[in-house]
Amino acid sequence: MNEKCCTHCEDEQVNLIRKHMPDEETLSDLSEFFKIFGDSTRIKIICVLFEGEMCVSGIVDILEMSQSSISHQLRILKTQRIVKAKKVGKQVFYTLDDHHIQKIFEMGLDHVFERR
Amino acid sequence: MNEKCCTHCEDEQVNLIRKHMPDEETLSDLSEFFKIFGDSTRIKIICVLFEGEMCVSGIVDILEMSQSSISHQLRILKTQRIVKAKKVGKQVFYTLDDHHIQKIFEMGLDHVFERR
DNA sequence: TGAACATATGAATACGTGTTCATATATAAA
DNA sequence: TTTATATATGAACACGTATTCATATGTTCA
Repeated sequence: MNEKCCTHCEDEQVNLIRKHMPDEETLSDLSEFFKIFGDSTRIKIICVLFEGEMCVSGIVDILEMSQSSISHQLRILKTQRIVKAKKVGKQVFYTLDDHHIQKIFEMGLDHVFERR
Repeated sequence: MNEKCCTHCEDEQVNLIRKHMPDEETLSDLSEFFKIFGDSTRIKIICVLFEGEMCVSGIVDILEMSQSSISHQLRILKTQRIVKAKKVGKQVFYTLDDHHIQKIFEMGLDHVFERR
């Protein structure tokens, strides 16, 4: 490690801040969680599901994207437990499975609009 | 477009949901915003800055990462107006520049802890 | 049973991005 | 002015990931 470069960088301060931080694994999980919202296809799917449950072909129609692409992204969202799947006959209906999402989404929108 | 596949996928419903959704550009901005939190180095830097302003070498010391890597990520955070830079002599002090971040961060943590 | 339909999935590809390395810039100290 | 220090930055590289294409799976209906 370097020598102290300033009052903020003294070893005591460094150790204190390290102590205040969530552990490595938590921060890694956190970035994995946010990574989900870092793709516009997934954002759009989530946005559709804010309106209620929807089958795969419905999402495909609304977003005008390939069925395969939507399906791959739904798998990711399901794995991360952001959405839930319910099979009805040939169809699979998806719904949101996380109550934080709406609020996180809204705050993101606030940020985006403020910066215009 | 496909024929209707279910009550949820009728054209009227499709159009209604499309109308409710933010426009393409907004959703793209939104995913760009969340992408920032989708990297654990940036998450860590933000976490350090929750404690207050900090110079680059301070962040380097705390996170035990290369100066170049931190500097590159700080540039991204600055471009996205997540952090602000203040030059004092040879040093550059960074602070958070967005009041949404803390709450978004907390909600992300809630999610992470609930899923354990 | 066979045809049509809805969804899922593996492989290939193309693209984006984080880190490293080398080096530039800028400021302070000698 | 030279030297040391703090930070920034371009290029190269390695790695991850979103989409497409082809195809598999599973379900309904004739």
